[in-house]
Amino acid sequence: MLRVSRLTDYATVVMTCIAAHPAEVLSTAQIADEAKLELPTVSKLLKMLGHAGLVESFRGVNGGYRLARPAEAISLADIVEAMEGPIGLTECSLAQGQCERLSACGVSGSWRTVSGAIDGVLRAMTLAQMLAGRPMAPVRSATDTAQATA
Amino acid sequence: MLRVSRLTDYATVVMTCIAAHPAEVLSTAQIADEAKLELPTVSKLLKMLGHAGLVESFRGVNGGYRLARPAEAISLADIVEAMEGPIGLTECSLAQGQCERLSACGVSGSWRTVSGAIDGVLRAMTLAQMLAGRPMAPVRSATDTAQATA
DNA sequence: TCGAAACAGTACCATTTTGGTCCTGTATCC
DNA sequence: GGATACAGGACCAAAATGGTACTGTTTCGA
Repeated sequence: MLRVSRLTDYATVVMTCIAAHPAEVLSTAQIADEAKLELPTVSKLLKMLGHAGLVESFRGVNGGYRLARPAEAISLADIVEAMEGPIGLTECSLAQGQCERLSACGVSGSWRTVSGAIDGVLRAMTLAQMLAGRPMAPVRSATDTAQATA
Repeated sequence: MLRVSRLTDYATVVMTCIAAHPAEVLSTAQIADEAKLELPTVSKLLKMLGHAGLVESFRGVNGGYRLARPAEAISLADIVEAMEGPIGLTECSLAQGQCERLSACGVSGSWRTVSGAIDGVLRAMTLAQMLAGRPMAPVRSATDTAQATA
């Protein structure tokens, strides 16, 4: 179905919740409550998002999480990559050369092109836009990408 | 990693092989040999592609498969959909309304927008282009999509 | 008319990935 | 020094995936 994992989906919800309170440090419990997700799950998500440098963590009493940079500077691609690793539709989109079928198939180039285009789409959607809930206010020229079918 | 299943990847290879012989009816064995894939796997792929109406099948001796329509009229989106069902990045991109968290999250709209854009990218890549192995010769205006990151 | 070739359909199994939970450690604040 | 809250693992159950096998059914050709 060409979909992202459920955790990635959850991660966007969690990031949106955090972005909605730019000034505060929110505890995992608060975020879980607001996002209507299980606490251990949210904890796991936040750890991964922290490793990717998208959120800052504070330990101890009154600790919690906060966006590491403004919502305008975080893209959907950042979140997807944090959760699923580098974006590439096929195995050989990333590590080319180690597919013994390469000579026979010849489709790897096309897949790489498509992967690049999709990366562009994901990169054009910012967390700020997702927070606003608006479809996709043009931010970069690359955004007119959407028309094709949408 | 946001990738398509391996079978989908294989399907593109198989389709490319068939497209390379537009006039002939190729047996599963021939295709498997040319694509360097296992025969039962190719058989499974072809059945799915047949159900989706992308290839025509002929039974009996000298039977086999052939493209159901010209390579220019088959897009990567067609192949992906044949293998993985409707394109949508998240569960609620397709069936909205049945997510009890919808009120809380508010990101579904953004995901739907992005899914649409990706669908456009996939639809802009035709089998003919994949066969040619060229990155993405402009065919429709929507094609300049690729730049963003590629 | 019969047998071989080749697709159709289905069922099955092993492996991997995914999603989710729990436990222990460590830092911070009061 | 104790309570709060994140860090970092390990761990497990369930589902999806990929691959295989078996049994029809159709068609051609001798």
